[in-house]
Amino acid sequence: MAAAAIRGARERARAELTREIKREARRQLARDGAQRLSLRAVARELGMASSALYRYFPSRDELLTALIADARSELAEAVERAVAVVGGGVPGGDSRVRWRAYCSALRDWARARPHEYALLYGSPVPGYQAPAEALAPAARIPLAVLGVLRATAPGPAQAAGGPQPPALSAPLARLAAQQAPELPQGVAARAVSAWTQLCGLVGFELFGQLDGMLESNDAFFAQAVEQLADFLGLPPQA
Amino acid sequence: MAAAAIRGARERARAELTREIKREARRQLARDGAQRLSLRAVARELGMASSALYRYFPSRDELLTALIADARSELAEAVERAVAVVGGGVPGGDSRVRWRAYCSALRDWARARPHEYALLYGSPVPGYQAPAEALAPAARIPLAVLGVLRATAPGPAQAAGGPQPPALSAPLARLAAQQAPELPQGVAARAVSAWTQLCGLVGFELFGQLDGMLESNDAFFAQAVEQLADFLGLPPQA
DNA sequence: TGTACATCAGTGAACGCGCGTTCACTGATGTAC
DNA sequence: TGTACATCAGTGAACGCGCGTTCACTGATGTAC
Repeated sequence: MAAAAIRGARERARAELTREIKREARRQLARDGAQRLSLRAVARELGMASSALYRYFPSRDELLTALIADARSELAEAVERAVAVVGGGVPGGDSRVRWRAYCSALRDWARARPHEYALLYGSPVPGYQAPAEALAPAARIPLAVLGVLRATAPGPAQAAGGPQPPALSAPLARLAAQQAPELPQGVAARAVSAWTQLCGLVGFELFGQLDGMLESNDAFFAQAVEQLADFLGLPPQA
Repeated sequence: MAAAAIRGARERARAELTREIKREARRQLARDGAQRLSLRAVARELGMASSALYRYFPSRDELLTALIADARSELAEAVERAVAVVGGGVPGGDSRVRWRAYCSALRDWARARPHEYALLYGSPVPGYQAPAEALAPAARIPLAVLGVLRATAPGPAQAAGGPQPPALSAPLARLAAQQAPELPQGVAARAVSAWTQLCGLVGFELFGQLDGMLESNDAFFAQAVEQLADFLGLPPQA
C-alpha cells in the first residue's frame, strides 16, 4: 500500500514532467514554428540538461509527434464542440448555422495558433516523417462535418446532376457509416470536399497568400462558407 | 567595339554562372525542399568554393528569393498557356473547358514540383521573410482565371442571391480591370475565391492530407473542379 | 525496522555535423594612356 | 602595340553558431528479504 503509493508518486512526477516538457515545447512551437523546435532549447528553458529529456522522449521527432497528436485532438474537440453547441443536437435543425459554427471554429483555432495549424495542414516538415499512424485521429476533424449534416435532406445541389462524387476509401467510409449511418455515401464524400476547400481558405489567409488582394478577409471567408454550404446542399437559413 | 565585345564576354560569363547556380539550387530545392537548400551544397556540387557564390548572390535568402520569382513566373506561364491554348481565345467559347484546363495545369505543375509549389503556396519558410515585393507578379496566377471567364455571361450562381462577394483590394481591382475590363467586379472576386479553394485542394493532395481518405484523388479533384465552375457561374459544357 | 541491492532521474562533457558568412589573398581579365 | 594600373572572380582557411545524440557518472528513490 505505502509502496504502491510511493511508486505512484514516482510515476506521477514522471507524468508531470512529461507534461511540462510538452507544455514548454508547445510554447516554443507556437512562437517559432516546428522547424525551430529544439530539444536543447526546451531543456534550457526548463533548467535541465538536454540529455535529461531523453528519459522522456526517445528523440526530437517523437516529441514532435506527441505535439502533433495533442494539437490534432484539440482542434477536433474545438470543432465538435462548436457544432454540438450551436445545433443543440436537434436533427434537421439549422444545419447551415452548424456549418458556419464549424467553419468559424476551425478558422479561429488556426488563427490563434498558426504554427500548429501549419504543422497539421501546411507543407510537411522536412526530415520529419509522420509515423504510419491510424487514420482515425486525423479523420476526426473532417468527420465532424457529418455532425453538421445530421438529418439534413439532400438539397438542390445534390439533386443537380453533377459529376460523380468521389468514393471514400473503405476505412473512412466505415468511420462515416459509424458516425452517421443515415447519410448517403455521396454526402460524406462532399463533406470531405467542402472540408478540404475550407482548409484551403484558412491556410491561404493564415500564410499571407491573400495579403493585399482583398479588402476584407472576413467578408471573403463568409462568402466562401455560404458557397460551400450550398455545395453541401444545406437549406438557406430559416 | 572590341572592348565592348570583351566586356560583353565577361558579363555573359557572369550571367551564365548565375544561371548555373540557380539551376543547381533549383535541383536541390526540388529534391530536398527549401529548408534544406544550402549555399555550401550548391557550391560543392558546382565544384567551387562556397565563398565564391557571394559574388553572385549576397546571401542565401536572396538566392531563395530569386528561385521563388522564377518558379512563380513559370507557373504563371503554365496556366496562362493552358487557358489560351484550349479556349482558342474565342470569347464566350467554352469557358468550362478553359477552367478545367487551368485547374489541370496548376495541379500538374504542382505535382511535378511539390517542393516548389510548397514554397509558393505552402506554409512559410521559417526565418525567411519574403521581401515586400510588388503585388503584380504574385497576382498573375489568380488573374489568369480572368482569361477563363472572358466574355462569359453571368450564370445562375451569380443570379442566385448569395452573400456579398468580397471586395478586391484597390490595386488588385486595378489589375483586374486592366486585364478584363468587361467583367463585373463580383466576378473577379469570385475568381479569387475559386482559385483559393483550388489551391487548397491541390495542396492537400500534394501534402498527403487526403492519403487514405479517398479511393481516387483524380475523381475527387474532377468533382471539385466542376463544383467550382458552377460557383463561377460557368455554363454547362456545350 | 534495517540492510543490501536494483532501478531510475538527471548531469556534464564530448562527438560530429553542417551551416552562413567574412576575410585576406592570388591571378586573371579588362582599361587608359 | 606595350605598359601600368584597376577591377573582378575565385580560393581556402577560419569564426561562431546551434543542433541531436551518446556515454560514463552520481545520487536519490524504491524493493526484497
